[in-house]
Amino acid sequence: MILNSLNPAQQEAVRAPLGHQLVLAGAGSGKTRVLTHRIAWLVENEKIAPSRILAVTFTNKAANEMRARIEKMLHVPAKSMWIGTFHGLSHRFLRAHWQEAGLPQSFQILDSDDQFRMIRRVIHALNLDEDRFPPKESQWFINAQKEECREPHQVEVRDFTVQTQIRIYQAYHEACLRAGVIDFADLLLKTYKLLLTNAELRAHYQDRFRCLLVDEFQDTNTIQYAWLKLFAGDSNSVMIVGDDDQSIYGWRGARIENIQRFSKDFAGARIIRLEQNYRSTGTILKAANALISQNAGRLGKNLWTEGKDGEPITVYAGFNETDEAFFIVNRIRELKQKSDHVLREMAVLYRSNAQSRVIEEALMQFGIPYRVYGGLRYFDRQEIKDALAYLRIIANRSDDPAFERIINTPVRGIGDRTLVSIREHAKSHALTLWDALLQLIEQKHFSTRAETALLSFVNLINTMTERTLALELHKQVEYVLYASGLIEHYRKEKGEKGLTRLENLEELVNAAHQFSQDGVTDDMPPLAAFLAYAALESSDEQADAYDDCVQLMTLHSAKGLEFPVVFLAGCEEELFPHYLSMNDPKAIEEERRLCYVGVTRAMRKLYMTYAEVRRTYGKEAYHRPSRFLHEIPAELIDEIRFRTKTARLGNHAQAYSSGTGGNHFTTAAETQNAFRVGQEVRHRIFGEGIVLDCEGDGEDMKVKVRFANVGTKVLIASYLSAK
DNA sequence: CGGGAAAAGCTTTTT
DNA sequence: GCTTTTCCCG
Repeated sequence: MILNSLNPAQQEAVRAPLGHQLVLAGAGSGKTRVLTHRIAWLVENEKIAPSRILAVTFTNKAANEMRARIEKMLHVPAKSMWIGTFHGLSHRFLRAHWQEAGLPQSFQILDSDDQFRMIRRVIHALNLDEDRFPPKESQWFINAQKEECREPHQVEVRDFTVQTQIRIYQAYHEACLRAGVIDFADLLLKTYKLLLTNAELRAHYQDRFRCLLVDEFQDTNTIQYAWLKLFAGDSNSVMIVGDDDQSIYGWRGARIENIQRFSKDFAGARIIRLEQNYRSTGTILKAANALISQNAGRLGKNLWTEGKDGEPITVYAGFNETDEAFFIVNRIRELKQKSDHVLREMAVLYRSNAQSRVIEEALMQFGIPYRVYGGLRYFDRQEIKDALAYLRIIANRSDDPAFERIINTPVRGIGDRTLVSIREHAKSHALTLWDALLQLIEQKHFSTRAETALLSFVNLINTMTERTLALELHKQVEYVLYASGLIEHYRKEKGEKGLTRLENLEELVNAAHQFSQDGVTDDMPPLAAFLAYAALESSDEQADAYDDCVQLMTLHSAKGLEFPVVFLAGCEEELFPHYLSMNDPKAIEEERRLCYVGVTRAMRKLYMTYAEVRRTYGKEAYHRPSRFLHEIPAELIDEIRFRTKTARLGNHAQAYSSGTGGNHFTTAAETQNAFRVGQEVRHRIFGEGIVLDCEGDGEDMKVKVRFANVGTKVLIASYLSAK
């Protein structure tokens, strides 16, 4: 096997003898290459059978990528290898051992939306006040308990509130059992519990998997750690790869301590550091190192590069968020025109989604194509979930969440009253909604009108099931779309929205077709396999990634990606670090790691921008520049200001004045005279308008202008000229 | 049952 | 302030 392309540290990790290893892989240090090479090495040099390797990642994307790379390296399909997410692998395990796990063979997976609805229903059924016990909180509580491996009876009762939450957890647990559905956390928990209690199975799997590898280990939570330990047993080799400095998911249960714990629990673990960075310039790495060195209790790591220092980091102090957005957009235009940068090489990163709007508007005004990552995913769309709910009911009549969803969608005259009586009957007789419905019909419980509607529903589902039995998967889906009336229903929905929905539904037929062609259904019935795929594989729409678009996303979704040019927007106290993290030193450290992630996304050029005034939740707020800006050595920064009087970065300002190339906007500001209300003005982009209001004076002046074509906007005086 | 008015959010997200 | 969800009534 050729390892020439790897540096000494990478080679050390790849060729390490069997046994435990902790690879601390800095940003851009070639961590994925090490993982894939390691697996290939195990197969080729250590003669480990592919079926005895277990590799875990956090996202499907990472898992698919890893599998593809390994297949390319080994020139054989890696089908027998267990490569996947914690959830995906747990699912595979539970499908194989559904009986031992006490699940129906046709068990379905609940996504968080289904889970939410189900919990809300449980809260109502317990006659609890939704305002005192919001379903969101219960959902959070239940998931947190499951992530700590605690079943309802194992939760410590601290006070009345917790006691009630436990009741909700218990009732939800029973409802899931009855409906034959399990949520995401259950996939892990049930796998863990089964392995823990069933010695025979445990022995089998511990004997099978000789080598276990985990990517992004800093993101593991308590149950994932326990899960891994159980699969690993005492005699197998475990390699974990991670970076404590990139742990940004503490808020959803990730335990950064798991990395430290690993060295204790897995005896003789060797630590290998990957610190050579192949992504960023020296300047960017120096900034990142300085920033993260402010955090306490790190395992310690210093990124370096053989490459050049490159350009300084540009810090821009915007007047307000619109000004900030225009700065970014102007720079994007310049880069596009003057250099060879294409738009897709530029990314705008921000702390929270709400920030994207202003930037999008600015991009739109200049006609620059862009793409916002992290919107509603395909399988989460309403119309898709409707269609899937029909398929779920076909596969499993007891799927209550699916039943609730489609009983009156499209509307077929089954009202809330009818539904409530079905729910009550189900609850008092411990039945599924479907069975309760059948019983009530038999008992002649309903009015003639309701009964007709209900009977036609029951017939519809039964007919669908019979008719689709022999059909191929995509034909099955197609049949259901029409027979359910969903196509007709969304055709009636007027406007763009309805059209998109129809397109999405048609796409579902294609998706099913594609799915069955790709094969790999793991001896599950195709429909069940497809439903599981829809629940577990969130399918990020990479389809149009080839379009040349500026990339917009949150810092969280940027993890793992890289861009030649990065704009890090909104570098202000209260926004970044976020005000909800301000009082907790641990949370501040996580924010800092988030900043570190953002900085290390940049390959050649990094811009960091902030606004002095920002409108949030309807209020205008003045914020100081982010502390993270101060934590980056001044000599790495070139600050651009639209005015010269005061330094933006407070006490550290003097050092910044040595920067080159700044002051782009000074000339305009200095020659600017004050505007007065009623004056006619001109803006380079917005055209002509009338001054409605002025605030402040001189170059600091905020001017409200009503433009002839684009409406009313507040701008800084320096962007305006008298007509 | 649909549409409009009122009210409720409002940090980060994968599975 | 703006957008999404819920609620209420014709």
